Amino acid sequence: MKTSGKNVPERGREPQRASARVEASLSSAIHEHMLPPGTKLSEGELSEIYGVSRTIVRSALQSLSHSQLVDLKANRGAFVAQPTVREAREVFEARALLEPRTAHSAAARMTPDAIARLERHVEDEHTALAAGESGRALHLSGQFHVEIARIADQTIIASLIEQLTARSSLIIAIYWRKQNALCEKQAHHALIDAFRAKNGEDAEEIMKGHLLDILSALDLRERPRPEPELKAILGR
Amino acid sequence: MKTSGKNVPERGREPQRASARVEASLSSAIHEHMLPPGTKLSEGELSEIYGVSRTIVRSALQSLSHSQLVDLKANRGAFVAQPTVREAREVFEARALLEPRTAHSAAARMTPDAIARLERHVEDEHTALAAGESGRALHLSGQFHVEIARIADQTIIASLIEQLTARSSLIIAIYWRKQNALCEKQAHHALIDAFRAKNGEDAEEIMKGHLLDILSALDLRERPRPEPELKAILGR
DNA sequence: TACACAAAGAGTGTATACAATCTAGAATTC
DNA sequence: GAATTCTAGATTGTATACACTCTTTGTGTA
Repeated sequence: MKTSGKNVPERGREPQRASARVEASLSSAIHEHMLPPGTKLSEGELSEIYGVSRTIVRSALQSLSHSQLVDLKANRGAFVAQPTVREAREVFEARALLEPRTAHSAAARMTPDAIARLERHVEDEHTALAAGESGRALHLSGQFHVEIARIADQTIIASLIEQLTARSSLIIAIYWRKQNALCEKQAHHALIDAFRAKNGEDAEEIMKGHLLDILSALDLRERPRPEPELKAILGR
Repeated sequence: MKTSGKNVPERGREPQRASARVEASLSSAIHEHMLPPGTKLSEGELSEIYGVSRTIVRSALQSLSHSQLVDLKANRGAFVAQPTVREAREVFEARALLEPRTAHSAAARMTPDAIARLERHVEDEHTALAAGESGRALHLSGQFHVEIARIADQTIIASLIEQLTARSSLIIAIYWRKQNALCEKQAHHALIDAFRAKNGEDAEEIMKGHLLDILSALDLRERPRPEPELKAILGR
């Protein structure tokens, strides 16, 4: 038999298992605001922490830079990304184009199973929030939006929204105005209600309003840039 | 003086110059259909061809896999991506959500300089087509769409569209029906006319129709999978 | 003859070593 | 005393070497 006892279960498709582990860990840490924006991510340090070689760390950092979560500067190293006010606005403009109509599509394809999955998402989010893990809650809240696109059977759009929600949660972690009460629960429940009724119009409108609510709950006036590129300007 | 003769010009921001070069070269080759979908991209071979180490090649391949241009399989290597019929549809659905309204925004912000840039794009595309470089023409045609998002002052959306057009040109290379006459020129000129008149409504409609035209010019019925995973099915 | 097993070969995954670049601190000069 | 240059340390960029996995081919047996 080919399937003798030696095969490790579910060691399937993803290339570079170790690198993916480091990437996931760093991604969590960034989203949960453990690593403040601008933090230097030294390759040597990380390789010691995770017990892997710098090769692996570099690979993970490169992936994260593609996700726009870290900023790679030539011969300088990797830094936790600092989304600007402008980027913050643009991310939500992009989401405003994609998500409402995707929610509309999702409503048409909604199944009891899909609704159950969405409800579990909200529940998990609530649990995380109650446990004080606001970073994790933020991440789950984003995944809720991704899940809607998946239900709409739009893999590509789902992956775009995944990128955007990842950046969003970083943006929220930086620019969120009121510390308490993520009013998300309200909107997410309203969305689920619309989905249950297969009411695409409502879902679309609720999603549109929901995104605007998040955007307006951000404090995007101040510019929290400590010193932009002082050296680059004065250095010449 | 700090600015003595030693500084190489424009050696600015991008990390890993060598890796970026390999990535660009491979990206071109894939877009221009030099490397057919499914082609194995062996690290050793590429490192010999480009005269760099496998480290660089790996880095480039990882980047390309993030752009969905190559498919990385664990312990198997890298292969030129083979977009499925379904992915093809989804890419154009995503573009349909993003581009028409972005064209609308662009019309409002249009300047003579921006129009000149768009016209040069079309011109370059025409030149490439006349020279028989249909792959390059395809790439330029995609860049035209990206440029519109840039003019609309939407960096994030522009980068999303860049991803989608990259995959689109791969899709077109595979599924395009009629070999000759990319009817793009027509639509692109019509778009420029609408932009010149700052007519957002028209631009939005033309873009919507343009994307539908491209989609309907694809032959998405046949499945050009030679042998998908013959072994995986028959091997057990 | 056909199937199963095994060994060799090829190719990817990872670690380490070396080279180039940048940063920071100390010494020297004006 | 301040500024600039030089030197040393640290960090990133790249190459190479080794380990592990998968594929393939050859051989033996039913």
